[in-house]
Amino acid sequence: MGVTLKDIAAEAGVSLMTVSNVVNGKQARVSAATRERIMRIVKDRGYVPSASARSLAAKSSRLVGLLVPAVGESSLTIDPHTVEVVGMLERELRRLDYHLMLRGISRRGEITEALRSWNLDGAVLLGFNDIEIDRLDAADVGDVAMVAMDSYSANPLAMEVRSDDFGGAVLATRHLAGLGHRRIAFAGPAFADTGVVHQRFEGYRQVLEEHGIAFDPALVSEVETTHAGGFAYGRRLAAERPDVTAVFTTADILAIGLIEGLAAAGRSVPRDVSVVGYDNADLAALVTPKLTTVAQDLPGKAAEAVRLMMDRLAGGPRPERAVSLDVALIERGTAGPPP
Amino acid sequence: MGVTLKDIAAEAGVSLMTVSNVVNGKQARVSAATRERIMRIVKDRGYVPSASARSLAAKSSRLVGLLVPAVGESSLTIDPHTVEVVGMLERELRRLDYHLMLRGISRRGEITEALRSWNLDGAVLLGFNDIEIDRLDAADVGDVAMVAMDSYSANPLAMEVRSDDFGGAVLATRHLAGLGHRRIAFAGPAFADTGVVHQRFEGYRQVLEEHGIAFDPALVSEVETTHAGGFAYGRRLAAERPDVTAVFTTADILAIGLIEGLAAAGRSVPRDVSVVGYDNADLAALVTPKLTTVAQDLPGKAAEAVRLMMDRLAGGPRPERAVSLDVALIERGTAGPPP
DNA sequence: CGACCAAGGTATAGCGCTAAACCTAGCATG
DNA sequence: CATGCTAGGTTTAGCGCTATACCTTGGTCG
Repeated sequence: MGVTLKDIAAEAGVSLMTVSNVVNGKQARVSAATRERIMRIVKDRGYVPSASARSLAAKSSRLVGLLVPAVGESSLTIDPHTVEVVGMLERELRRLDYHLMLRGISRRGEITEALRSWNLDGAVLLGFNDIEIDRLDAADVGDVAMVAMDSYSANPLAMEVRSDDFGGAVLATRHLAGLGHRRIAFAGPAFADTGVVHQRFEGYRQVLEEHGIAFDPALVSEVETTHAGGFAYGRRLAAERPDVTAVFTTADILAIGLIEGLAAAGRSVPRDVSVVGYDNADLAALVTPKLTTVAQDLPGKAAEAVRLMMDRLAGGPRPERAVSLDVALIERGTAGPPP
Repeated sequence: MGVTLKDIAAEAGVSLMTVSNVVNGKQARVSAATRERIMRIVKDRGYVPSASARSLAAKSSRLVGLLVPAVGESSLTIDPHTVEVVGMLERELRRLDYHLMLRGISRRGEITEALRSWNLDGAVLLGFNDIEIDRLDAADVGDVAMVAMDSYSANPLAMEVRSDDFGGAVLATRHLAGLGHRRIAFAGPAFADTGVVHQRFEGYRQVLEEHGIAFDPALVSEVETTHAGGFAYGRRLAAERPDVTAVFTTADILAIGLIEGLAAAGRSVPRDVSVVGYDNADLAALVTPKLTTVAQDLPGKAAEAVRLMMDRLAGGPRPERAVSLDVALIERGTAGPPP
């Protein structure tokens, strides 16, 4: 097959270990002259170390898993705005000479399988709900450095990187309240298992309180995070609660559906109803009117995930268990004063 | 670390090879009773084979690389509608017990490095231009099964999976011509290196000829595939060529920018100008008016890529070198009769 | 001047697995 | 009865690398 350490060693007239030391930059043991000579040959022959052999012989595989839920036989649930995170993760890791293995998880147990099979040094969990993170146990995880994105678990086995969801909701709701709205609805997916939504809800609630607005449970709706879900909700809202003048939603796509649903029922955004989305997805700036929304620091998220992981792998003092990144309100065209 | 074949062998009182044969389902060599017994122990102890050891000992790594250009130090260039392909690829491969390694490529040479380092069985090249595929040489590729997506190279070292770009352009342009348009513009990125755009251009040109419309080079514009690119182009078009009543573009995002650019110049779509996009991106159905566009069979693309790769890995007769999938015109609201 | 030590290596023993060759009993066959 | 064959294993020899212990040579020091 390819060129091996042995080949290089033979050509250089040194032992295999000397070549290994040079290739791995262990300066101490080799004279500068020998090092130069070996490096020459390495370049000339196009030597590429075998990662499997390394992984087998050393403790470390320099491999990080990107684990994503894959429901049943269906596809990976990477939502579009997550792609950016994936790209950033790959870049950061490659810079540090780590590699990324993309793996869909469809059964409990597959996580362990993935970790052990490839002897992963670390893993990033993307899109799992809190319960799944809670359930991770030491036998599954071993000493793999795990980072869960956007979870709110207390499981010490996984570190966590997320945006300040509470703060984002506060920003959004305060913006609406500040514009003079009093009847502000909240729309998002079921939040039994997802701390993200729960946090946003709490942020929403706190701002109501702050502004002396009575919390009305009827204004909180469980809506699927899809265009259709938002659309149906919009029609329903227009019909049942014409008094509502603003809605804070947990996703842009939902917000866009909502706006169309409202329009279908003859209510215009932002004239009759104000809407704030979440995520600042690409399409938020492309719809008409442009969506006011909460933006997360996606590159920051990826960078923090990698930092936490590397800190843990470095074996020094344990890094923070959880990091929360700031968010920002992007004011565009869907939130205005109440009619 | 984990449980190894040796541990299982000791516990079952058989040789390590017997366990290996059972685990790998080589029926012939083991009695049913022994097999059952070993399987029990394997389950009980939670044995997971070490992929690195396998990869080292066997020829095959059961690993497929997903290679994506990463310009300079910046992020991966996975465009949003490609994500679906990635997800599908992962699913198909996992079903066949292969795994996906995500790798950004920023320098020539990194491809070889990736292939050799992880001893990849196959690789999918996503987003490289034709020239880069052309340049692949036997020393780089070895006998890795390579599939390039959306390229038009003649390099026998890579198989190719793409949509019928020529046919898609024919569909789109014929639709516009059929509605009665005679001054139809073409807008897309530079196509010196990208067969995809070139094919679409040829399809466009053929339909003009078909309909006896003289080809006017001034109606072909090189426009960047971004919202801003489309917007600028829209303004320019409205100002310079008010006679143009229809535009075929090579990307939805470009089309959306274009529509807004036209609007900014006081020209309305589809009343004054008809626009057809390409890709049927998610946002195509979310903008107002909804975009008429050409849809590709994304799941099909992933499935074909995997099929070609597996056929080649199976070592039987060489599979086709290139596969072209059908596309469909999605008629929505941006193409109508000329004013 | 013998003990000690650092610099610059080498030799050995695996990591966990597979491919391939080899063994052995038990039976059928000519 | 020698021969062959099959089922059901076992043994051996690595794959390419790293960790670790070891060796040698020439100085340094009390």
